[in-house]
Amino acid sequence: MKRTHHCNALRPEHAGQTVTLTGWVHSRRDLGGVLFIDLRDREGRMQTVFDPADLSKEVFDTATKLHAESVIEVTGKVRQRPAGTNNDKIATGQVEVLVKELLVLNHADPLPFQIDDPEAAAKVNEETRLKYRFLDLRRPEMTHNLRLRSKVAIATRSFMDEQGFLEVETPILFKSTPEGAREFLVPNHRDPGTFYALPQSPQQFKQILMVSGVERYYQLARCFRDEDQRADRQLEFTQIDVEMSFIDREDIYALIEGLLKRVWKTALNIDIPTPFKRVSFQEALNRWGIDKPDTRFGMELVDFTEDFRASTFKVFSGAIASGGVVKAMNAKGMAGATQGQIETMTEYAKSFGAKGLAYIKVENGEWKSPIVKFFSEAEKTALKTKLAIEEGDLILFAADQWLNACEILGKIRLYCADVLKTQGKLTIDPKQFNFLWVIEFPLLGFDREQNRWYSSHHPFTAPVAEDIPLLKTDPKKVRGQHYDIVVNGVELGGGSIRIHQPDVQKTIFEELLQIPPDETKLRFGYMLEAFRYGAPPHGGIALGFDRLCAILCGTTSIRDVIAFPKTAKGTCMMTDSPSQVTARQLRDLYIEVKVKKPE
RNA sequence: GGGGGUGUAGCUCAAUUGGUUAGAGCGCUGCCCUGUCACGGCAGAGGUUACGGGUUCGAGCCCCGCCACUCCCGCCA
Repeated sequence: MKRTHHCNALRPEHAGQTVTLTGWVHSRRDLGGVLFIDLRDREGRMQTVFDPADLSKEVFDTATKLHAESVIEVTGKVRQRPAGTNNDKIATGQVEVLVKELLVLNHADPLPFQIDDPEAAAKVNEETRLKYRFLDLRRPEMTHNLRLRSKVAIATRSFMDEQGFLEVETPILFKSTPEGAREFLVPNHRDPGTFYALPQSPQQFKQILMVSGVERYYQLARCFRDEDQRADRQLEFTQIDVEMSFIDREDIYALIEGLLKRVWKTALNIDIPTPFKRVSFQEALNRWGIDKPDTRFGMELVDFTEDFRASTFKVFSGAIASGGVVKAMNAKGMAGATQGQIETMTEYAKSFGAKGLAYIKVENGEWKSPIVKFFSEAEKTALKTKLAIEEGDLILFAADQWLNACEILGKIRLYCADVLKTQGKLTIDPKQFNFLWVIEFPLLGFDREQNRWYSSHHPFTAPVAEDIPLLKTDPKKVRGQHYDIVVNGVELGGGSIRIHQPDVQKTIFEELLQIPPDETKLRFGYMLEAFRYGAPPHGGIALGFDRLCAILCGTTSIRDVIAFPKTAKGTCMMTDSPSQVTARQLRDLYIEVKVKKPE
């Protein structure tokens, strides 16, 4: 007998119908004479009633002994609940099923943790939840996340399809390309000593697909990076990977704005305004001290370099004299910061190489600060005006090289926002989504230790056309045609227009990155080869699908939107992977393990 | 690799300055209960205080080590 309805389906109009439901025993309330069992399936909950007057003793006794999460099938008549016993908390709360038949499909042992109470279940240690993930995923909150993720994937596919994109799968067994993230290697027994690598992203394949004439490619691509993890980073993750031919940056912006508009509408029924604001890398650092700014709150950075150029306060004027800047930030309402909080902020500053953190507490009409005595009246006036200083404010300074000074205050700005949020002085609407494009990143950074340039994105990123001459004269000033999409301080994705001119690519590889030609050939030969046979101008982007889902689900950890995530150390609590393999397996792969086995 | 946090009953947590037999709620077992919905009531079982050392008359608490989980830095072209 199959079920006739899901557990969310029944309403007063079904009264009188005989129905069959299947699902899990969500909770059991045994009142001695009458017994209630809330039955739960994927869709919802339904109260069933066992009345001994209407039932055989066997059925009633069986029901009495059911544990939570046992799997049952019940058949009975739908009826309206007696007056005054409706339950507004559930959708089916006006009706109940008077059970006639009960079939126990499977008994459940007592649970390692309770899942019937959402508040209690949400507090359970993540270690336990991950070990018993199959139980954790039964919780409606987690089911919601799985369902939303599925809906977002479908919305993405239908939108991309409408826009003329082909979904193309690319290999999981790929070639090792040792730049960037550490790779997972897969031994090849057919040729001992050779290895595949799992892709960090399908970057090279998607560019080659452009050479193949696909013109518009996308994929919900699994990617693998063997790096340390974070709340928003897993060893394996999913990207919405996109590449297009015969386009410029504007086409990418428009496409992704359309996609996100669709996704937000589908998932949250929210209309997000487009186009998104665009901010240059330089402006992002200048105003928010970070290349992925959270613009949902103020406390922007202000430049005081000119005001302190001739200051008698040598910490400031000295930094400026050696080519640095002085920046300040007004942490509104933080004058009451504790010594511990000031210390935390100082530690942030020190982690960037600063000697300390200068600050002013504005309390009781006074500027309390170890440094304010060095300031001239003009300097004080400048601070007061440009920072709009008021009673209760905390002013924080950074005097350093431009990037460092910005990043110090950027870090502190986020810390202050957290503190103010905890104190209830800063509230952010959970439905507010501030999207923006960060553009005009520097194409190259300079590695002092290795004394060479490195690609700040990846080596196929095209320079801004007008900056190409600077490649040979002033590489630092070259801007890349790279863009990041940021929402609420989260880097949702990034991409670039790619280089399709062989001579520019050659300059980047050989002159700037200083990769020897033979090595270039070894690593990227197939790609450069492909580019000799008619490569269209192209570019693309990749969005972090897990992060996207996490934002939509209102969680900061992507583990909450991945069915079976790994722990921070990369283990799976449920399957206990990774694990040792047999000597035979190793022998077949021609692998010798040099680490001593435990025990 | 480094720094912070956490670890006490199946789950969530308590345990005063280092001091009696380590407690509570939920869950579990048994009994009672005919309108509950996190049902209620009574009774009971359940502990290597993550693990290994040390200090002490005495350690859940202090010290050293170690493991796991977690957050962050490094790392993530």
